Amino acid sequence: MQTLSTEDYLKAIYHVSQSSSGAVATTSIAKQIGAKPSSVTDMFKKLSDQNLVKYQKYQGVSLTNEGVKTALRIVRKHRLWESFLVSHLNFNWDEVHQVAEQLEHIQSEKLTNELERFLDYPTHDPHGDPIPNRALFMKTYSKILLTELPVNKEGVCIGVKDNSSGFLRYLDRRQIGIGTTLQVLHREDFDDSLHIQAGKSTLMITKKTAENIYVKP
Amino acid sequence: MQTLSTEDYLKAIYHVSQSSSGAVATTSIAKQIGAKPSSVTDMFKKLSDQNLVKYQKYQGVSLTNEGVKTALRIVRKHRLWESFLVSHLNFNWDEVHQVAEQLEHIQSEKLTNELERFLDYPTHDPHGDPIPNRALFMKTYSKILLTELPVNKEGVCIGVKDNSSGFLRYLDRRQIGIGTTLQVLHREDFDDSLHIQAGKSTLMITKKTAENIYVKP
DNA sequence: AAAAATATTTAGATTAAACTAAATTTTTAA
DNA sequence: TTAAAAATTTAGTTTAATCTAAATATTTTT
Repeated sequence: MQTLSTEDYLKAIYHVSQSSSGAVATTSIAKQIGAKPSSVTDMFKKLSDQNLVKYQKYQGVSLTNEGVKTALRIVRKHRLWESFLVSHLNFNWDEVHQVAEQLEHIQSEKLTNELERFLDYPTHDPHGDPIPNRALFMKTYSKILLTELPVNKEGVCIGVKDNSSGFLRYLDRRQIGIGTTLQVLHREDFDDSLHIQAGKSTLMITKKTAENIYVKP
Repeated sequence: MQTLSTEDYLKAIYHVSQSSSGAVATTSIAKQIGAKPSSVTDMFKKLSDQNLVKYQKYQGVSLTNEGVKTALRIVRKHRLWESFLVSHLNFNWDEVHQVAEQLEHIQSEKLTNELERFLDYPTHDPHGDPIPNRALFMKTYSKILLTELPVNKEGVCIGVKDNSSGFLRYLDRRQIGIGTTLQVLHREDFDDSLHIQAGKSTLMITKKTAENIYVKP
């Protein structure tokens, strides 16, 4: 049986490996988890003993098939709970993360599957991230960053890269959310800032903001 | 901040102190928690340092006001989650305990209060136990054991003393549940067994069964 | 290609929660 | 009211997850 902590590490390894190629480095997990690299090394060894990761000294880790499955089971629970909090318990999309971090560790297959049924088999969570189904399969539809959307072409916001509540609240203030229609009106060469149409209003956003918003063209 | 384990101990102390008078003995908690008495002593000291219990060597513990509050907050969460599992996630009343044991430790006041609102402020859980409200107050209406119900007087089943899934499934098979109308038709002097009317059917139950069923006359 | 910087691992210590075995206190019974 | 039994505590150990500091390996820069 897994302790909470090994689950946290597996999830972190999964997320880091999604947003970069090759093996996952000790330091990247240390940053993600908020632990010292030496603690991460210890855990890499433990996970390796359990055949959840492939580990070679000084070369980082990669998840085994079993490790991916375990990680996806946690991601599934995390995203289902986030969906529930927003759809039924009046949570805002910037408030759900911390609570879902706890709920994702609850062990009960029946609970997870019944929650999924109760929510009517959602495919995406409140941040636009796909929810693995019972077979741990998820549809990842093609998406591009707002920085890559050609000028004057319309797109729909379908997700965010940065899930921090600071960024999400900022988007709320700008009235940008999942489903908002976006269009780049002008790209400023000087500082890469963008003039955009967001729903009915026009506004200016920085490059940094734009590269944390996913759109479907 | 409390660890999971101190919460478990506080809840155990609360429950034991409800069903007996005076201080709570080390052994009774050891049995309840499934730990060795020496571990319980260690925890008693820790809880005492945090002013959650009053502890005197060899004399057991009693909860302080703060300790009672903390215990009631956990009981509140436990019973709200049990209610949710039964009312919305197709759990049977004998299946909820283990999962609620995990869910009761989730830390988020907003979650608890929103769950309560979502359930429309339930006053009792699926086993008939009262749910503390936001102010940690609960109505404990007067109830008697089925063994104390006078012969030929009608009563309604409003709870059970033994919450084990074995007993609950036994009651399911006998078609006895919360709300079932019960009436003692005959008390057998020889072995204290009871002939009862339960809803539309008559059946025989042992003394042991009867003294685990609460009724409202 | 050597030196410097960075990343990673090892060794040893710490903390919380448990344990066993032995010692002590309290309770029960003769 | 002692002796025996039961309950409780103490002392010392274990385990999992962390840490710091030192050692080692890898990568980058000159």
